[in-house]
Amino acid sequence: MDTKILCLGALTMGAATGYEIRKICEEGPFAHFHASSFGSIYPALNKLLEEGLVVCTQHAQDGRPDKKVYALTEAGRAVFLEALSQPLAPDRRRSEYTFALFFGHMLEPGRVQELLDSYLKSFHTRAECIKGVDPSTFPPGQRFVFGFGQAMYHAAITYITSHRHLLEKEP
Amino acid sequence: MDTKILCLGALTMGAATGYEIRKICEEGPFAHFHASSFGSIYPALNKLLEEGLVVCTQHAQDGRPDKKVYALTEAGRAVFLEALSQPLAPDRRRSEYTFALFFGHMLEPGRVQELLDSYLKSFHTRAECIKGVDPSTFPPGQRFVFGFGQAMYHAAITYITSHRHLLEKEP
DNA sequence: ACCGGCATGTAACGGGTTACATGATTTT
DNA sequence: AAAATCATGTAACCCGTTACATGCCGGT
Repeated sequence: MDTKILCLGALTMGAATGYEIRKICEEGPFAHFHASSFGSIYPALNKLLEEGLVVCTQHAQDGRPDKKVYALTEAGRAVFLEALSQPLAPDRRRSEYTFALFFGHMLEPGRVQELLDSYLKSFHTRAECIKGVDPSTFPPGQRFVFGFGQAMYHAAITYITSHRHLLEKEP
Repeated sequence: MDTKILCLGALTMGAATGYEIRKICEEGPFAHFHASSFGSIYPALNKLLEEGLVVCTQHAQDGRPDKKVYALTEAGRAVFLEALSQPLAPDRRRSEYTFALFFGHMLEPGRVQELLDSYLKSFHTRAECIKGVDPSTFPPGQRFVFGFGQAMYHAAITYITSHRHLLEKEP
Protein backbone atom coordinates (compact mmCIF):
# COMPACT_ATOMS: atom_id res chain seq x y z
CA MET A 1 0.00 0.00 0.00
CA ASP A 2 2.25 2.72 -1.22
CA THR A 3 1.86 6.35 -2.13
CA LYS A 4 0.29 5.52 -5.48
CA ILE A 5 -2.66 3.76 -3.88
CA LEU A 6 -2.87 6.59 -1.39
CA CYS A 7 -3.23 9.07 -4.23
CA LEU A 8 -5.82 6.96 -6.00
CA GLY A 9 -7.78 6.86 -2.75
CA ALA A 10 -7.61 10.61 -2.38
CA LEU A 11 -8.82 11.04 -5.94
CA THR A 12 -11.92 8.86 -5.39
CA MET A 13 -13.17 11.80 -3.35
CA GLY A 14 -12.88 14.09 -6.34
CA ALA A 15 -10.29 15.58 -8.66
CA ALA A 16 -7.41 17.29 -6.93
CA THR A 17 -3.95 18.73 -7.40
CA GLY A 18 -0.81 17.25 -5.88
CA TYR A 19 -0.78 20.15 -3.49
CA GLU A 20 -4.27 19.34 -2.29
CA ILE A 21 -3.49 15.66 -1.90
CA ARG A 22 -0.54 16.57 0.26
CA LYS A 23 -2.86 18.58 2.48
CA ILE A 24 -5.14 15.58 2.86
CA CYS A 25 -2.10 13.54 3.85
CA GLU A 26 -0.48 15.97 6.21
CA GLU A 27 -3.32 17.89 7.76
CA GLY A 28 -6.48 16.19 6.54
CA PRO A 29 -7.95 12.79 7.28
CA PHE A 30 -5.06 10.67 6.03
CA ALA A 31 -2.66 12.34 8.43
CA HIS A 32 -4.09 10.09 11.13
CA PHE A 33 -3.23 6.81 9.48
CA HIS A 34 -1.13 7.35 6.40
CA ALA A 35 0.94 10.54 6.34
CA SER A 36 2.88 11.36 3.20
CA SER A 37 4.77 14.33 1.84
CA PHE A 38 5.53 16.17 -1.40
CA GLY A 39 8.56 14.16 -2.27
CA SER A 40 6.55 11.00 -2.62
CA ILE A 41 3.23 12.37 -3.86
CA TYR A 42 4.41 14.22 -6.96
CA PRO A 43 6.43 11.34 -8.36
CA ALA A 44 3.55 8.97 -7.58
CA LEU A 45 1.10 11.11 -9.54
CA ASN A 46 3.43 11.19 -12.54
CA LYS A 47 3.75 7.44 -12.47
CA LEU A 48 -0.02 7.05 -12.25
CA LEU A 49 -0.35 9.34 -15.24
CA GLU A 50 2.05 7.19 -17.28
CA GLU A 51 0.11 4.11 -16.34
CA GLY A 52 -3.16 5.70 -17.38
CA LEU A 53 -4.69 5.40 -13.93
CA VAL A 54 -5.29 9.13 -13.71
CA VAL A 55 -5.72 11.95 -16.19
CA CYS A 56 -4.46 15.46 -15.80
CA THR A 57 -5.97 18.74 -16.93
CA GLN A 58 -3.67 21.69 -16.84
CA HIS A 59 -4.87 25.13 -15.77
CA ALA A 60 -2.59 28.03 -16.58
CA GLN A 61 -2.01 30.51 -13.82
CA ASP A 62 -0.05 33.72 -13.90
CA GLY A 63 3.08 33.87 -11.85
CA ARG A 64 2.71 30.31 -10.60
CA PRO A 65 3.35 26.90 -12.01
CA ASP A 66 0.39 25.52 -13.92
CA LYS A 67 -2.16 23.95 -11.68
CA LYS A 68 -2.45 20.29 -12.56
CA VAL A 69 -5.75 18.79 -11.61
CA TYR A 70 -5.71 15.02 -11.52
CA ALA A 71 -8.76 12.83 -11.88
CA LEU A 72 -9.28 9.11 -11.57
CA THR A 73 -9.84 7.02 -14.69
CA GLU A 74 -11.93 3.85 -14.78
CA ALA A 75 -8.70 1.84 -14.83
CA GLY A 76 -7.49 3.79 -11.81
CA ARG A 77 -10.64 3.07 -9.87
CA ALA A 78 -10.32 -0.61 -10.71
CA VAL A 79 -6.70 -0.74 -9.55
CA PHE A 80 -7.66 1.01 -6.34
CA LEU A 81 -10.47 -1.41 -5.55
CA GLU A 82 -8.23 -4.31 -6.44
CA ALA A 83 -5.62 -3.04 -3.95
CA LEU A 84 -8.23 -2.86 -1.19
CA SER A 85 -9.16 -6.47 -1.79
CA GLN A 86 -5.59 -7.68 -1.30
CA PRO A 87 -4.39 -8.86 2.11
CA LEU A 88 -3.55 -5.87 4.29
CA ALA A 89 -0.40 -5.31 6.30
CA PRO A 90 -0.86 -5.08 10.06
CA ASP A 91 -0.91 -1.64 11.63
CA ARG A 92 2.48 -0.16 12.27
CA ARG A 93 3.12 2.44 14.87
CA ARG A 94 6.28 4.30 15.72
CA SER A 95 6.15 6.33 18.90
CA GLU A 96 9.25 7.98 20.26
CA TYR A 97 7.18 9.30 23.13
CA THR A 98 6.07 5.86 24.24
CA PHE A 99 9.63 4.66 23.83
CA ALA A 100 10.99 7.43 26.02
CA LEU A 101 8.29 6.98 28.66
CA PHE A 102 9.10 3.28 28.76
CA PHE A 103 12.41 4.38 30.27
CA GLY A 104 10.80 7.04 32.41
CA HIS A 105 12.48 5.83 35.58
CA MET A 106 15.86 6.71 34.04
CA LEU A 107 14.94 10.30 33.21
CA GLU A 108 14.85 13.43 35.30
CA PRO A 109 11.41 14.10 36.77
CA GLY A 110 11.20 17.40 34.90
CA ARG A 111 11.77 15.67 31.59
CA VAL A 112 9.08 13.10 32.31
CA GLN A 113 6.55 15.85 33.00
CA GLU A 114 7.60 17.67 29.87
CA LEU A 115 7.09 14.51 27.83
CA LEU A 116 3.70 13.76 29.32
CA ASP A 117 2.54 17.33 28.81
CA SER A 118 3.55 17.58 25.20
CA TYR A 119 2.30 14.08 24.45
CA LEU A 120 -1.09 15.02 25.88
CA LYS A 121 -1.05 18.22 23.91
CA SER A 122 -0.39 16.33 20.68
CA PHE A 123 -3.43 14.13 21.26
CA HIS A 124 -5.56 17.16 22.06
CA THR A 125 -4.45 18.83 18.86
CA ARG A 126 -5.25 15.79 16.79
CA ALA A 127 -8.63 15.32 18.42
CA GLU A 128 -9.46 18.98 17.75
CA CYS A 129 -8.46 18.52 14.17
CA ILE A 130 -11.11 15.82 13.73
CA LYS A 131 -13.78 17.73 15.60
CA GLY A 132 -13.57 20.41 12.93
CA VAL A 133 -15.31 18.29 10.32
CA ASP A 134 -19.04 17.90 9.90
CA PRO A 135 -19.69 14.16 9.85
CA SER A 136 -23.17 14.29 8.33
CA THR A 137 -21.87 14.99 4.85
CA PHE A 138 -19.55 11.98 4.71
CA PRO A 139 -20.12 8.41 3.63
CA PRO A 140 -20.29 5.82 6.43
CA GLY A 141 -16.71 4.61 6.01
CA GLN A 142 -15.32 8.04 6.63
CA ARG A 143 -17.64 8.65 9.57
CA PHE A 144 -16.52 5.36 11.08
CA VAL A 145 -12.87 6.24 10.70
CA PHE A 146 -13.24 9.74 12.09
CA GLY A 147 -15.07 8.33 15.10
CA PHE A 148 -12.39 5.71 15.48
CA GLY A 149 -9.64 8.29 15.52
CA GLN A 150 -11.48 10.37 18.05
CA ALA A 151 -12.11 7.36 20.27
CA MET A 152 -8.42 6.50 20.19
CA TYR A 153 -7.27 10.01 20.98
CA HIS A 154 -9.79 10.21 23.80
CA ALA A 155 -8.61 6.94 25.24
CA ALA A 156 -5.01 8.15 25.12
CA ILE A 157 -5.85 11.39 26.87
CA THR A 158 -7.90 9.63 29.52
CA TYR A 159 -5.22 7.05 30.21
CA ILE A 160 -2.34 9.49 30.40
CA THR A 161 -4.26 11.90 32.59
CA SER A 162 -5.31 9.24 35.05
CA HIS A 163 -2.07 7.28 35.15
CA ARG A 164 0.67 9.85 34.86
CA HIS A 165 1.09 9.74 38.62
CA LEU A 166 2.73 6.35 38.14
CA LEU A 167 5.63 8.16 36.56
CA GLU A 168 5.62 11.34 38.56
CA LYS A 169 6.73 11.03 42.12
CA GLU A 170 6.07 14.25 43.99
CA PRO A 171 8.87 15.62 46.13
CA MET B 1 15.50 7.77 17.00
CA ASP B 2 16.91 4.99 14.93
CA THR B 3 17.71 1.36 15.46
CA LYS B 4 20.90 2.16 17.34
CA ILE B 5 19.07 3.98 20.10
CA LEU B 6 16.50 1.20 20.10
CA CYS B 7 19.25 -1.34 20.77
CA LEU B 8 20.79 0.78 23.51
CA GLY B 9 17.38 0.97 25.12
CA ALA B 10 16.94 -2.76 24.96
CA LEU B 11 20.35 -3.25 26.53
CA THR B 12 19.54 -1.00 29.51
CA MET B 13 17.34 -3.88 30.61
CA GLY B 14 20.30 -6.24 30.66
CA ALA B 15 22.85 -7.81 28.34
CA ALA B 16 21.37 -9.56 25.31
CA THR B 17 22.15 -11.05 21.91
CA GLY B 18 20.97 -9.58 18.64
CA TYR B 19 18.55 -12.42 18.42
CA GLU B 20 17.02 -11.55 21.76
CA ILE B 21 16.79 -7.88 20.90
CA ARG B 22 14.91 -8.79 17.77
CA LYS B 23 12.42 -10.71 19.89
CA ILE B 24 11.89 -7.68 22.09
CA CYS B 25 11.25 -5.67 18.94
CA GLU B 26 9.00 -8.08 17.11
CA GLU B 27 7.14 -9.94 19.82
CA GLY B 28 8.09 -8.21 23.05
CA PRO B 29 7.26 -4.77 24.41
CA PHE B 30 8.82 -2.73 21.61
CA ALA B 31 6.63 -4.39 19.02
CA HIS B 32 3.84 -2.08 20.12
CA PHE B 33 5.63 1.17 19.40
CA HIS B 34 8.89 0.55 17.59
CA ALA B 35 9.12 -2.68 15.60
CA SER B 36 12.42 -3.58 14.00
CA SER B 37 13.90 -6.60 12.28
CA PHE B 38 17.17 -8.51 11.88
CA GLY B 39 18.40 -6.55 8.92
CA SER B 40 18.57 -3.35 10.92
CA ILE B 41 19.46 -4.71 14.35
CA TYR B 42 22.63 -6.63 13.50
CA PRO B 43 24.28 -3.79 11.60
CA ALA B 44 23.26 -1.37 14.36
CA LEU B 45 24.92 -3.53 17.01
CA ASN B 46 28.12 -3.68 15.00
CA LYS B 47 28.17 0.07 14.63
CA LEU B 48 27.59 0.50 18.35
CA LEU B 49 30.49 -1.83 19.01
CA GLU B 50 32.79 0.23 16.80
CA GLU B 51 31.72 3.36 18.60
CA GLY B 52 32.42 1.80 21.98
CA LEU B 53 28.83 2.18 23.15
CA VAL B 54 28.46 -1.53 23.77
CA VAL B 55 30.85 -4.38 24.49
CA CYS B 56 30.52 -7.92 23.23
CA THR B 57 31.44 -11.19 24.88
CA GLN B 58 31.50 -14.18 22.60
CA HIS B 59 30.25 -17.59 23.74
CA ALA B 60 31.21 -20.57 21.60
CA GLN B 61 28.44 -23.02 20.76
CA ASP B 62 28.60 -26.24 18.85
CA GLY B 63 26.87 -26.36 15.53
CA ARG B 64 25.73 -22.77 15.72
CA PRO B 65 27.29 -19.38 15.22
CA ASP B 66 28.93 -18.02 18.33
CA LYS B 67 26.49 -16.37 20.64
CA LYS B 68 27.39 -12.71 20.96
CA VAL B 69 26.16 -11.15 24.15
CA TYR B 70 26.15 -7.38 24.04
CA ALA B 71 26.24 -5.14 27.08
CA LEU B 72 25.95 -1.40 27.51
CA THR B 73 29.03 0.65 28.37
CA GLU B 74 28.97 3.84 30.41
CA ALA B 75 29.38 5.80 27.18
CA GLY B 76 26.48 3.88 25.69
CA ARG B 77 24.23 4.68 28.61
CA ALA B 78 25.18 8.34 28.34
CA VAL B 79 24.38 8.45 24.62
CA PHE B 80 21.06 6.76 25.25
CA LEU B 81 20.03 9.23 27.94
CA GLU B 82 21.19 12.08 25.75
CA ALA B 83 18.97 10.82 22.94
CA LEU B 84 15.95 10.73 25.23
CA SER B 85 16.53 14.34 26.20
CA GLN B 86 16.43 15.51 22.57
CA PRO B 87 13.19 16.72 20.98
CA LEU B 88 11.04 13.74 20.00
CA ALA B 89 9.33 13.18 16.68
CA PRO B 90 5.53 13.01 16.74
CA ASP B 91 3.90 9.60 16.71
CA ARG B 92 3.56 8.07 13.30
CA ARG B 93 0.99 5.50 12.45
CA ARG B 94 0.41 3.57 9.28
CA SER B 95 -2.79 1.61 9.11
CA GLU B 96 -3.88 -0.06 5.93
CA TYR B 97 -6.98 -1.31 7.72
CA THR B 98 -8.11 2.17 8.65
CA PHE B 99 -7.33 3.30 5.13
CA ALA B 100 -9.43 0.54 3.62
CA LEU B 101 -12.33 1.08 6.01
CA PHE B 102 -12.28 4.77 5.14
CA PHE B 103 -13.47 3.64 1.72
CA GLY B 104 -15.81 1.05 3.15
CA HIS B 105 -18.77 2.26 1.13
CA MET B 106 -16.93 1.30 -2.05
CA LEU B 107 -16.25 -2.28 -0.98
CA GLU B 108 -18.38 -5.37 -1.07
CA PRO B 109 -20.21 -5.96 2.23
CA GLY B 110 -18.42 -9.28 2.67
CA ARG B 111 -15.05 -7.63 2.39
CA VAL B 112 -16.00 -5.00 4.97
CA GLN B 113 -16.99 -7.67 7.46
CA GLU B 114 -13.80 -9.56 6.77
CA LEU B 115 -11.75 -6.44 7.41
CA LEU B 116 -13.57 -5.59 10.62
CA ASP B 117 -13.24 -9.15 11.90
CA SER B 118 -9.55 -9.47 11.26
CA TYR B 119 -8.86 -5.98 12.51
CA LEU B 120 -10.65 -6.81 15.75
CA LYS B 121 -8.73 -10.03 15.98
CA SER B 122 -5.42 -8.24 15.62
CA PHE B 123 -6.26 -5.96 18.53
CA HIS B 124 -7.32 -8.93 20.63
CA THR B 125 -4.05 -10.68 19.87
CA ARG B 126 -2.03 -7.66 20.83
CA ALA B 127 -3.96 -7.09 24.01
CA GLU B 128 -3.46 -10.75 24.96
CA CYS B 129 0.21 -10.37 24.33
CA ILE B 130 0.46 -7.61 26.94
CA LYS B 131 -1.72 -9.42 29.45
CA GLY B 132 0.90 -12.17 29.58
CA VAL B 133 3.35 -10.06 31.52
CA ASP B 134 3.41 -9.63 35.27
CA PRO B 135 3.45 -5.88 35.86
CA SER B 136 4.64 -5.96 39.46
CA THR B 137 8.21 -6.74 38.50
CA PHE B 138 8.64 -3.80 36.16
CA PRO B 139 9.73 -0.24 36.77
CA PRO B 140 6.98 2.40 36.62
CA GLY B 141 7.80 3.54 33.09
CA GLN B 142 7.24 0.10 31.70
CA ARG B 143 4.08 -0.43 33.71
CA PHE B 144 2.76 2.87 32.41
CA VAL B 145 3.47 1.93 28.83
CA PHE B 146 1.98 -1.56 29.12
CA GLY B 147 -1.15 -0.06 30.62
CA PHE B 148 -1.23 2.52 27.86
CA GLY B 149 -1.04 -0.12 25.19
CA GLN B 150 -3.78 -2.12 26.79
CA ALA B 151 -5.99 0.94 27.14
CA MET B 152 -5.55 1.74 23.47
CA TYR B 153 -6.27 -1.78 22.31
CA HIS B 154 -9.34 -1.89 24.52
CA ALA B 155 -10.58 1.38 23.17
CA ALA B 156 -10.14 0.11 19.62
CA ILE B 157 -12.04 -3.10 20.34
CA THR B 158 -14.83 -1.25 22.08
CA TYR B 159 -15.20 1.28 19.29
CA ILE B 160 -15.15 -1.19 16.47
CA THR B 161 -17.59 -3.54 18.20
CA SER B 162 -20.08 -0.82 18.94
CA HIS B 163 -19.82 1.09 15.68
CA ARG B 164 -19.31 -1.55 13.04
CA HIS B 165 -23.00 -1.39 12.22
CA LEU B 166 -22.30 1.98 10.59
CA LEU B 167 -20.47 0.08 7.89
CA GLU B 168 -22.53 -3.05 7.75
CA LYS B 169 -25.94 -2.72 6.27
CA GLU B 170 -27.91 -5.87 6.76
CA PRO B 171 -29.79 -7.25 3.77
C1' DA C 1 9.05 44.39 4.87
C1' DC C 2 8.24 39.76 5.91
C1' DC C 3 5.87 35.48 6.48
C1' DG C 4 2.63 32.05 5.13
C1' DG C 5 0.13 29.99 1.51
C1' DC C 6 -0.20 28.52 -3.24
C1' DA C 7 2.08 25.49 -6.74
C1' DT C 8 5.33 22.20 -8.86
C1' DG C 9 9.13 19.34 -9.08
C1' DT C 10 14.13 16.97 -8.46
C1' DA C 11 18.08 14.94 -6.15
C1' DA C 12 20.49 13.15 -2.49
C1' DC C 13 20.44 10.75 1.32
C1' DG C 14 19.07 7.64 4.88
C1' DG C 15 16.78 3.97 6.64
C1' DG C 16 14.52 -0.20 6.95
C1' DT C 17 12.47 -4.51 4.95
C1' DT C 18 13.10 -8.63 2.35
C1' DA C 19 15.52 -12.16 0.67
C1' DC C 20 19.55 -14.78 0.67
C1' DA C 21 23.11 -17.76 2.98
C1' DT C 22 24.09 -21.52 6.60
C1' DG C 23 23.07 -25.15 9.79
C1' DA C 24 22.06 -27.94 14.11
C1' DT C 25 18.68 -29.02 17.54
C1' DT C 26 14.17 -29.51 19.44
C1' DT C 27 9.39 -29.93 19.05
C1' DT C 28 5.20 -31.50 16.70
C1' DA D 1 9.27 -36.03 8.33
C1' DA D 2 8.51 -31.34 8.72
C1' DA D 3 8.50 -27.16 10.96
C1' DA D 4 9.98 -24.01 14.38
C1' DT D 5 13.75 -22.19 17.24
C1' DC D 6 18.28 -20.75 17.94
C1' DA D 7 21.96 -17.81 15.85
C1' DT D 8 24.45 -14.59 12.83
C1' DG D 9 25.14 -11.75 9.05
C1' DT D 10 25.09 -9.43 4.03
C1' DA D 11 23.21 -7.28 -0.04
C1' DA D 12 19.82 -5.51 -2.91
C1' DC D 13 16.14 -2.98 -3.09
C1' DC D 14 12.34 0.03 -2.13
C1' DC D 15 10.55 3.85 -0.31
C1' DG D 16 10.16 7.98 1.80
C1' DT D 17 11.87 12.14 4.00
C1' DT D 18 14.58 16.32 3.62
C1' DA D 19 16.52 19.81 1.32
C1' DC D 20 16.93 22.34 -2.69
C1' DA D 21 15.06 25.21 -6.60
C1' DT D 22 11.61 28.85 -8.14
C1' DG D 23 8.33 32.57 -7.65
C1' DC D 24 4.00 35.34 -6.95
C1' DC D 25 0.25 36.93 -4.04
C1' DG D 26 -2.11 38.35 0.06
C1' DG D 27 -2.19 39.38 4.75
C1' DT D 28 0.14 41.43 9.09
